[in-house]
Amino acid sequence: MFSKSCEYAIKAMIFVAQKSEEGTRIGAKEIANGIDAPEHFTAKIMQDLSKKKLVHSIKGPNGGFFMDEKDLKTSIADIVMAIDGDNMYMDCVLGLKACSEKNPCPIHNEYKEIKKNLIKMIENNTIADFKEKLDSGKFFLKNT
Amino acid sequence: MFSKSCEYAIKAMIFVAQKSEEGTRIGAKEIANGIDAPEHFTAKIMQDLSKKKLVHSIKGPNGGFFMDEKDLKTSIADIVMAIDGDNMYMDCVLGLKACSEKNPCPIHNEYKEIKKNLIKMIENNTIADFKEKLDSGKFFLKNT
DNA sequence: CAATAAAAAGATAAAAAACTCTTTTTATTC
DNA sequence: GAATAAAAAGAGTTTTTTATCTTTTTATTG
Repeated sequence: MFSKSCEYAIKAMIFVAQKSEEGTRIGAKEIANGIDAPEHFTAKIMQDLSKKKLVHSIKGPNGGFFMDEKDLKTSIADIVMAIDGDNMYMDCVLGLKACSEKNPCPIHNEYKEIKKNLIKMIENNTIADFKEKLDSGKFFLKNT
Repeated sequence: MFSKSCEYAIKAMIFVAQKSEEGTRIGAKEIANGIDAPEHFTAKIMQDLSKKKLVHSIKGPNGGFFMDEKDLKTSIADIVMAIDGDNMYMDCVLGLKACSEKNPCPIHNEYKEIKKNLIKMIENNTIADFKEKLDSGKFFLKNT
């Protein structure tokens, strides 16, 4: 559904949210380990998220990534838009650019409702929601 | 959602179904044009679908691809399985191999129902269904 | 049976996505 | 203010996906 970069981005955001309590900063390496993603690749993605203001960062010793209250309100949709763009909103099952209500592909009507729900899913879930879930210990960001 | 190959495969199957009436065979080139896909790439995909018995083919002059009654009962799921494998069934939004009811990722529960509907969508729609739709003139396989 | 038209097979190329490595900049701390 | 630790930036590599080109096989038809 999403690119690997986007999957990592979502997981990284959740991980940072979970770990960043009062003034703590988390390094790219630690994030990569925490979400089972390649280190340097994760660093790149964090750079991106930081440039796009979805997460805060500070350089130098004791630096790293962290979130403020506002960052916690980021929705999955915000992250997806930042990394993968608006594919999810444009998407036609058969890849037709022009697919629409007026010009539907054969599966358009069957997909319509599902797509609505997918969009609802990414728009209505925030990093804060997921942080809570993880804290409960019943959800996971890694295999095993 | 699906790979380009798979999108082309679905469109090609629908196109062949629509064009193949009593004994007519459709060439790879004609298919490619009919669905707006690269010619040689389409040919490759048709080979694949043919090897996997989702469509019939005959070589030589007047040869080409065609479908019998049984082929028309092929579901989108059959095509997706043949080209992209079981990704759709295994898929976790965050890409976790181990994601499951017992070991859910934070978005597992929100995605569960949607995934069910996606699977229903590909399993319950057959080539024959789409052929009819196209015949009605209200649905399209190409942009414009 | 020769010419031909089509799929099948094989090999190669181009583009995109995923991933890695190196250097630079910035802030901290001793 | 030198040493250091971290992100930022830049450049490069590998793998996968998408696409193209060439040759071979098979069937048809004159």
